[in-house]
Amino acid sequence: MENRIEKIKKQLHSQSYKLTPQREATVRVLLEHEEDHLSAEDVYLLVKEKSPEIGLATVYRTLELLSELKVVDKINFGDGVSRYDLRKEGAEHFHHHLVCVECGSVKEIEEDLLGDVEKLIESQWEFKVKDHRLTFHGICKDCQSKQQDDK
Amino acid sequence: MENRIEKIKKQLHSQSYKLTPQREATVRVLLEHEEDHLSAEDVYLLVKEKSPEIGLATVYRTLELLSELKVVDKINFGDGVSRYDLRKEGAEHFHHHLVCVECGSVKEIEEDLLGDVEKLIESQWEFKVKDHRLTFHGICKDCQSKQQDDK
DNA sequence: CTAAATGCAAAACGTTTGCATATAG
DNA sequence: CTATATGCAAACGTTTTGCATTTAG
Repeated sequence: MENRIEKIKKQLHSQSYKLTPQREATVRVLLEHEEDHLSAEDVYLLVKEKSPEIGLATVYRTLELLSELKVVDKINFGDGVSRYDLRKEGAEHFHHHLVCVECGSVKEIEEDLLGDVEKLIESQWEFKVKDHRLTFHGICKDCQSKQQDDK
Repeated sequence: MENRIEKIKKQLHSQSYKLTPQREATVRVLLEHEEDHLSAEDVYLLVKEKSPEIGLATVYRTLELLSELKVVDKINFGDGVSRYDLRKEGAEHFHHHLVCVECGSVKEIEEDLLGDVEKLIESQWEFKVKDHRLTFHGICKDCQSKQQDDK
């Protein structure tokens, strides 16, 4: 934890950005909710619990900055809100998501399943892949068994 | 073309929706721009050329309806706008996209590249896949050669 | 004839911006 | 000390909504 903050601090300084208390507090919230997919508002409310002075605009600015630094990924699941997802340490690519259309739960998949597909894209379409977004929509394990019960 | 409109008409009627002139005009615009990724505003302006009385709200309502019927897919490439993409006839899954981070161009890929990956998801994560979204971010053929030239 | 759909304007929503003030480095 | 960052409120662009009116079936 302190480790990763230290690292982010260096990334910031290397581009003459400052690690302000607000930014640190924001990063801490993201680290504490690594599994979640928080909206800017969510982050704002959580940061506010410990640092009540922070403004929503600062949270937006911080999230955008972290996005540039590839510390977080900005995603959109189709509701009108952007969500921010911390990248795993050293992860080259964005991870995948399983979105349940019944209950709305979102599960993360770390494995990179697209190695072969990317090779195909690069050779067949001559497109140099930098990153990807992959989301499956379907029915999660829990909701599948719930549907069984209904019958 | 008339074919597909007829089909959509039946889909609408089967759920006691009406095929109004505005809806038909909207569908026609989508059919004429199958390769594009139009925003609601884009669609509105195009429909307006032929049916000037239409209102923006109607276009939004129509696009949402078509989305429910799985006639179009709503996508979001990260700019703050939703875009609407007609499904190919009989396509079970949403097609894929190659977004160029240099020039912003978007290319569609019809092939379903995810067959194996979906099988893996279903067996290993016990998640029943209904649909997917796959977008690659990278550098398109044209921008690659442009970068060569710069050197 | 009536439930469903429309157009319009107003409202709501998430997000961004301008600016005077504060502060990390 | 100064460039960078902040909080606030106002502005922004997209999308949704309420409502009186029209219309497809």
